[in-house]
This record gives sequence, structure tokens and C-alpha cells, in this order.
Amino acid sequence: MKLSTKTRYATRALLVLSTSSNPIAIKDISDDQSISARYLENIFSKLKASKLITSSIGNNGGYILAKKPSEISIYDISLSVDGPLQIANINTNNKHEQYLYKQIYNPIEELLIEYLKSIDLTAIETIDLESI
Amino acid sequence: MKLSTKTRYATRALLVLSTSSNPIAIKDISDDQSISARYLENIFSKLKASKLITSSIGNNGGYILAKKPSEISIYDISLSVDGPLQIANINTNNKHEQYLYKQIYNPIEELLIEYLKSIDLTAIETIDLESI
DNA sequence: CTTAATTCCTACTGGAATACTAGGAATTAT
DNA sequence: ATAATTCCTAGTATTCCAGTAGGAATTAAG
Repeated sequence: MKLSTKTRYATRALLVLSTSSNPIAIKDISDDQSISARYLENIFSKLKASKLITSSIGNNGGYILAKKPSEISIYDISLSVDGPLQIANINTNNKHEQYLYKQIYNPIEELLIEYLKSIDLTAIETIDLESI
Repeated sequence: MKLSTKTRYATRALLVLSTSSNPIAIKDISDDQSISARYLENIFSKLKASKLITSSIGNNGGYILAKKPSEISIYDISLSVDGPLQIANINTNNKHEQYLYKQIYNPIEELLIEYLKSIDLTAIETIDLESI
């Protein structure tokens, strides 16, 4: 029952982006947040594919939020980097599991999704970023 | 973001136990639910340690619920077989992560826990068990 | 028009967690 | 006595995910 590291890192990275309207390079975020730059690349490619961020290539390039911070929710982030939220790996051939899914897991999923949607980047107080 | 297989199997097994006041053997549950009997043994030993079920050893032995179905929640089951629910593997040395945990993850955890506590075995309509 | 800094793309590797198996001892109803 | 069961301890297999790697493409700046 875990939110992935990808979601955590992505959230932290997007919070950094939300502090600037100019492109920020992966290396800067990586340094500031102590997250592997290579790993952040993977994450950013997904965030970009989901149109949460845009990029500028080349020297002085970097990433910018594609939306207002208030329009990016934890759910958007999780969906982007981890795909659809699934609370259980049910065996869809098993009627007992189908039953449990419908009765229990699906409602939990819906509750969680609604809650994650309700938390946007502005709902998280700005972290003191010291320098960037 | 997954509920474990252990929790799913345990829930299904306890639902079976809730249909009888006589001991039911692992083999019967295993056959009915198509769950490995050996794996169920592991799960039942945890459920027993948490006093959700009691056992009778020997020939004609088996397991019985130790409480009324209405007094066993999905949370109890999850806690028993998987230990405390933790929504994120945060690095406790990292202040950024501590911050996110406090702001976001902890509230999600609490929401989930409350919800899982609110679902007891009677809240799940009885599955048609055909024979047992 | 070269250089340095960056994103972009595709794939691979390592390790941890978890699902599942195995052997045999202890217990007990019949 | 026997057969059926739980109990205990340990092992194996598999899957998932975090993290790494190399190098191509792009571009600002001098």
C-alpha cells in the first residue's frame, strides 16, 4: 500500500518548478533535492508526455510547468508517472476476487482518487528552497 | 498503491469462516477458493497470532473466527497479515520528504485507515459458497 | 561554426519485497 | 494405530521498481 518513489520525486520536482517561470534544468533540481539526475530524466519524460510540463532543449534549456500549480493535483502526478491507480492486482478470472473488487476495492480506489485529486501543488506550503 | 495478495486471500478466507460456527480446515478453504493451501497456512498463522481466529489441532481440526464478523474489519486483516499500513517509504533523513509526509502522506494514511476500519466482514454481502 | 549544456531515447542492471513451496514435528478424533 | 490436521522454520522464485548507462539530437552563446 505504497505511493511510489516516482510519485514522491515527481511531486518534489514539480514543487521546485512551481517556484519559477523560467526553465529549470534537471541538474539543478537533482542537486537541490538530492535525487539522481538520471532517474529524474525518466520521470520528467513521463510528466512531459502527460503535458504537465514543457521543455526547452539545448543549452540553457530545462522544464517549466505547463499549467498553473493550482491545476496540478497529486492524482495527476501519480497517474502520469505510475499509470492508473489500482488498489489490488485482482485475478480477473476469479469470481471471488471480482466480487471483492466490486464490493471493497473499487470504492477504496474511488475514495483515494477523489482525495488525491483534491490536493494540488498550492495546497502544499512552499518549501524553503534556499537557492535556485 | 496496492493492497497485498495476503490481505485479499485473508479476506476471502475469513469470509468463508464467517459462514460456519464449526472449524473449517485449510484444505477446504483452499479447494473452495483456489488458493494454495501452503500459502494459506502462512496467512492463518498471522491471523491467529492477531487473535482474529482460533484453531483446533488434529483430526477434524480447523479454524473458527475469534470474533463476530461485524467486529473484524479490513483494516484488522491488513494489519494482521502485512503489518502497519504505510503509504510511503519516506527517507526519514530527508527534510523535503519529511515535509511531504506531514503535509500529504500522513493525511492520506489516516483517511485510508479510517475507511478500512469502517468495512467489516458483514459489510460484504455473503458470497455464494455452493458447498462447505 | 564550434563548443558546451541540455533534453531525449532506448535499453539494461540490481536489489528488495512478496508470493509461493517444502519438510517434517506435534496434536488429536476416531 | 492411523489419518488428518495444525504448527514451525526455512527456503526458493518471481515480480516490480529504483536506479544506471550510452549516446544521439538540439540549441544558446561566443
